[in-house]
Amino acid sequence: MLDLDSAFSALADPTRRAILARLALGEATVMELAEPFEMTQPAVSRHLKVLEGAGLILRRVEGAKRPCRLAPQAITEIDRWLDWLREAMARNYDRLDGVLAEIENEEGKDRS
Amino acid sequence: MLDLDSAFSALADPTRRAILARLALGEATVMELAEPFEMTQPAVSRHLKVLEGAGLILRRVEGAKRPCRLAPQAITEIDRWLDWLREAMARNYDRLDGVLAEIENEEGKDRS
DNA sequence: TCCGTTAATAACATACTTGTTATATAACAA
DNA sequence: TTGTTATATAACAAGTATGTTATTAACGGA
Repeated sequence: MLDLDSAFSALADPTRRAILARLALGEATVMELAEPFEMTQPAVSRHLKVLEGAGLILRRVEGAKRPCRLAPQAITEIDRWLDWLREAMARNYDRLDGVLAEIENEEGKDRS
Repeated sequence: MLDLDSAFSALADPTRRAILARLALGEATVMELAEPFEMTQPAVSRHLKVLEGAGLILRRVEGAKRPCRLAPQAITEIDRWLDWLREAMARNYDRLDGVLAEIENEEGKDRS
């Protein structure tokens, strides 16, 4: 099961998003994933641990290597929360259409 | 402009997601948002600052109050990244269909 | 003007994150 | 067996997050 706290938290780091982007192209080992970053192997290993803990990647053992790949359904589950939020928002927007449009006009002059 | 680091980071906190969920139902003031939480007002104020900094909410001034509401487009922009990732994944999955299916069989026996 | 309400900020404690280096473990190859 | 490769873990430092209390500022009403 994927929990949103650790999933969003994992996605908050640019290195981890880059790792996911790389994995979207296919499996890769730790060293392969570490190579493009100016970062030591232990640091990458820990990012992978975070991603695995968040349910975003899966790993297998292949000799001394531990190839990683994306856990496709995780992304779907994150989307579910965003979808829900977006829909609640849309319903509310429909309902308050005029009010919000009016507020929209005041925008910008009161940003802190 | 919304940056993914701060957006995902903002979403990683359950209090902040609850605040967004509340705001999906319509505007609310700081006190209204703070009420359901066992947390002081300054703590909630800071969560709101994080959400605003991430571009997820907008605020206006209404006398002593500062009603908050969702910034609808922020969610959309987050989706864009997820969509991109999902599509890269899907393309790759199509390509490596057989290989991944085989890997799938080994799943579970090598989780650390 | 004086008071109560709404909200922000400052100062602080605690805990988490993320990187480093050094070291350990496991598999492979010679 | 011995060295090399692939990866994990431990210990530590520095920076960041998140909550608290105390205080301040701004507005609206009596």
